[in-house]
Amino acid sequence: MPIRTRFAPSPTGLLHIGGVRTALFSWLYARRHGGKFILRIEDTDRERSTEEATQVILDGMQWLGLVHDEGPYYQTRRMDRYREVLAQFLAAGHAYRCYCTKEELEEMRARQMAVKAKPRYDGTCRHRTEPRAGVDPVVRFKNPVDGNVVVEDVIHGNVVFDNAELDDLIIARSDGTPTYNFCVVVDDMDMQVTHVIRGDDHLNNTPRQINLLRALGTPTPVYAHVPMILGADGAKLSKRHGAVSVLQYRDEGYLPEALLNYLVRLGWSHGDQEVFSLEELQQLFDIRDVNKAASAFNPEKLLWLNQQHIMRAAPERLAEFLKPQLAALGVAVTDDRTLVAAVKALQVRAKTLREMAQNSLFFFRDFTGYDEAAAKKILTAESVAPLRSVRDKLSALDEWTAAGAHEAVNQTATELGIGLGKVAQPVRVAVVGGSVSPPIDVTLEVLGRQKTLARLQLALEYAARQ
RNA sequence: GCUCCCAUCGUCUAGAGGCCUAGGACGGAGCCCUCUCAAGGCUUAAACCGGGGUUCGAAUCCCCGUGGGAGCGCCA
Repeated sequence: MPIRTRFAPSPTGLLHIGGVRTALFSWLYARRHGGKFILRIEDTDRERSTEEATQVILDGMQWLGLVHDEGPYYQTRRMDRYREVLAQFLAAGHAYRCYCTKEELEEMRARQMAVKAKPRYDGTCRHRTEPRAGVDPVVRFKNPVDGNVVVEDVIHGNVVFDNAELDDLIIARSDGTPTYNFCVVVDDMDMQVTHVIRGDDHLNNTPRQINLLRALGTPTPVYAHVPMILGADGAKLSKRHGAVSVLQYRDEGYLPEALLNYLVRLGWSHGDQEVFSLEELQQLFDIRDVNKAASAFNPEKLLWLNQQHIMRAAPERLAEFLKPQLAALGVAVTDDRTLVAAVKALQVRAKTLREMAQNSLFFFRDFTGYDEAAAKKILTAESVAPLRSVRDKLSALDEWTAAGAHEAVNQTATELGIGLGKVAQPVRVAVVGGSVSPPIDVTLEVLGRQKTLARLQLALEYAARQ
């Protein structure tokens, strides 16, 4: 039987890294086994579902490359099907109409809590035959009263639930609309989902769903309940760290493969390997190897992985990602060759694309002033001689290359009998405005003759005044 | 409260009874390389939640605590 997995988010909040990780696991598992990955939007809660959230899910999945093979299915478009199964349930005696009011249910819960019992429906309407006037009934599933349900979970092993702990859950509201657990079960059946991979906050729902599936007379899928992601402080994931739209990571300059690499390593490992390409993951990942314990989100490791992936990425591809980052800083790049050259120069020294954009600014536009500390320390009267020498040698260059620039700097140092730093640093501050940049020779090459010479001239004048 | 889940360095993890003097990675400290910043290399501090068993032997198996998490909704 072909493997079929699904990701079934509800568009009630933003797609964040917790959701992305379960999506990733489902996607990888399907890929690994040549199966299909289905996207299903669980939007039955019309009150809280939003267009915006749906769009974030779609855009986020696309940015990450977690492409679905089927869907997206929308539960709101499957209402007829749910009603059909609902009618079957009622007809077969698997479900019944319950006329208890919300107020009555609340009272019941309060009473149960008062005696330290687990709040649950007592089955009052189970055997009711007559409707109650003035009450629109809900539909409840007739859960087995005894015996137990064993969830065979590939991550947690067998988890046993007594049916006595479960109650008759509502599968349709008084307005006739179906509820979550019911829709999920019908969908998973109809879509022939073979592996349900989801957060372990759903583990407690699973026995109910299994009972529903049994009533439907359909086989149960394989379950894998993956542990949750905690915030960096070990508490619940919050806005402060990670519970933001995944698209924010894109905007902050993270590479999709870096985020995915980070998330897959939360609860999964392969020997001592830390950096994985998407191709490797598709070959190596197995849901069976995922840990049981929740793990804390560590932004610093994500940052490190992002840098690792930036170092390994194709410069041309990075250049495309860099454009919007530069645009956000007010720079519209038209010269792709220079952009790619800048990327290559900065590739090993940027943790994010945003940082790369910031550090490449001087290639594309003139800076307004020198970094104060750097200028004070480096563009001194002492720097006039080396700056002048480098400028002269550079202007005499026939071909503008890194090798030529290298020679100019080295020869200057030799001729003046000073260290390389005494030459390179003034030049650096002169052309970039601060004391940090890629190696000075490649910096000059990428910057080009015109800008280099002009900026050296300005620095020379500045230094002469010191 | 009840039910379920979980528990190795600060964090992510390796570890499926002897290979553990508990390994790797991020982060920290130090050194090397070096024109700056990175990258890279080397070194270093840092953990088996507690208590009972089982066993010749336990981080690994069992039980009990403790701590954390989830669920208990006409939310998903």
